[in-house]
Amino acid sequence: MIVETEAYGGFTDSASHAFKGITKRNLAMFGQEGRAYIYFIYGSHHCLNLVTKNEGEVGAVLIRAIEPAVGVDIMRKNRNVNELTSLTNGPGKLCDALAINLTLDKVDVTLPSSPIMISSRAGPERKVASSPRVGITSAIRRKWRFYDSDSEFVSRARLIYP
DNA sequence: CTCGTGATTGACT
DNA sequence: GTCAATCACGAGC
Repeated sequence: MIVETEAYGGFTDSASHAFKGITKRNLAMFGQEGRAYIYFIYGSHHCLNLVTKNEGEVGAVLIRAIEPAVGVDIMRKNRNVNELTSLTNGPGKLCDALAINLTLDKVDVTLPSSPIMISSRAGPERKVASSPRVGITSAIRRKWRFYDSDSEFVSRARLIYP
């Protein structure tokens, strides 16, 4: 279950990978909505985004943390970590746990036949808090990080308010 | 618990 | 050459 996300825009969002235009790496962001945008960062980590805009508009949502539900044993093996609350509480961690890499860039996440599928989920209402996005140096006034404030599975990234 | 630092690759100046 | 939408680990409190 997704418990933490960040929104990224296009040419008007200086923190977005799309801000400076199309490159081979960020091409998926300019493509079809409902696809994955996966990138490799800091020499050793992958991050998963969902493309959310179409037809001239550009936008994506970074998946920053999930709550493990099924396949916990596999995720523990992939991460070599036992502690449940630190298994998927970060964008790089969850990609490692779910074995997500660049070969899955641009896959359709709306199809059951896809290697990645994301769907809505029945359940109680959640409290959603917002804050500045993590790890960026511009557009820090925008509070475009959204997370379940009651979840134990959100990332523990340090946040600096102006 | 918080803080500082090294790892490691690809995209861009 | 610089830097990045990060993580693990160790020191110190």
